Amino acid sequence: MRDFLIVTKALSDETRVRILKLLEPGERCVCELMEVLGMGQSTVSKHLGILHNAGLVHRRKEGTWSYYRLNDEAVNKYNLVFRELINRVLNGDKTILKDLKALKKLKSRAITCKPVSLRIKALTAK
Amino acid sequence: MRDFLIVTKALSDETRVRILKLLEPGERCVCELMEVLGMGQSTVSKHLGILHNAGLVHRRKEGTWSYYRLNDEAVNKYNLVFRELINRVLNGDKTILKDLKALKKLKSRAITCKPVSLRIKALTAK
DNA sequence: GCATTATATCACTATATCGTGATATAATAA
DNA sequence: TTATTATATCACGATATAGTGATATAATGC
Repeated sequence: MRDFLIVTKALSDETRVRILKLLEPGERCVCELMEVLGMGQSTVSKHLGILHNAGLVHRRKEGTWSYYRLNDEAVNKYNLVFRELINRVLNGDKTILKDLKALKKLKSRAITCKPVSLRIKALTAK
Repeated sequence: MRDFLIVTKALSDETRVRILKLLEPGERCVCELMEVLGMGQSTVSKHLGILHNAGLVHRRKEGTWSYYRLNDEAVNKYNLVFRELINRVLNGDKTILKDLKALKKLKSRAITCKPVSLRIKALTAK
């Protein structure tokens, strides 16, 4: 029950659903999500913490950056069930489509990120 | 997105999940759920309202009674998807098992419900 | 060393939600 | 009619949550 509620609570917020759909194409750092969502760094970081706690996203640290992606491993009874559900759902949603479009535009801007070593990694990663 | 969040918010509360699982065996009135949940009438009624608004339960009025059951019709894009998910899930959960056991004991007590005409219907219904 | 950067966490306010008791509604029972 | 019943809704207090700005952390770049 506990795990179930942690996951459903994580899914019951619009910002967090937007984040999950933004992560579908692949790994993102916090600053990219901030840009697309138009929200403060602490807000985005907090939401990612909640999603991470629910086992819905995976965090990878590299230098000062944190890269988040959808999690493929079962860390509780329900995270994978809901991860698959999310994938099937909301693909035609207005907000989600707009977010993904904004994300694509950002890709060309990854070059403005620092420091240089990571800047290059960010560009070559995908 | 709106519908998705209405449904996930409905699912992200322990009391409402307990109610959904209590309705799996069949139709129940508010007073039976109050008894099992050990909560006030207004509380249970409010939760049922939220579940109904999310399309997860169906309401049938008969006399002064309201009978609730799991909803099998699509009233929005997501209610059936999540209804099926709920069915598959939490069947071994401690709280849920205890609730279902308490519900069974109640059945023999349906006779204490009034008024008489409905009392009989409640007994013969299942 | 020091400045800068990206992120996490803390302290805070505004808002939402849970559970309750009281009231309103609507049907039955006398 | 009047009393009783089951439920829905309202008003309230307590708690939880979203978003923010400030601070803490930890790594990079000089």
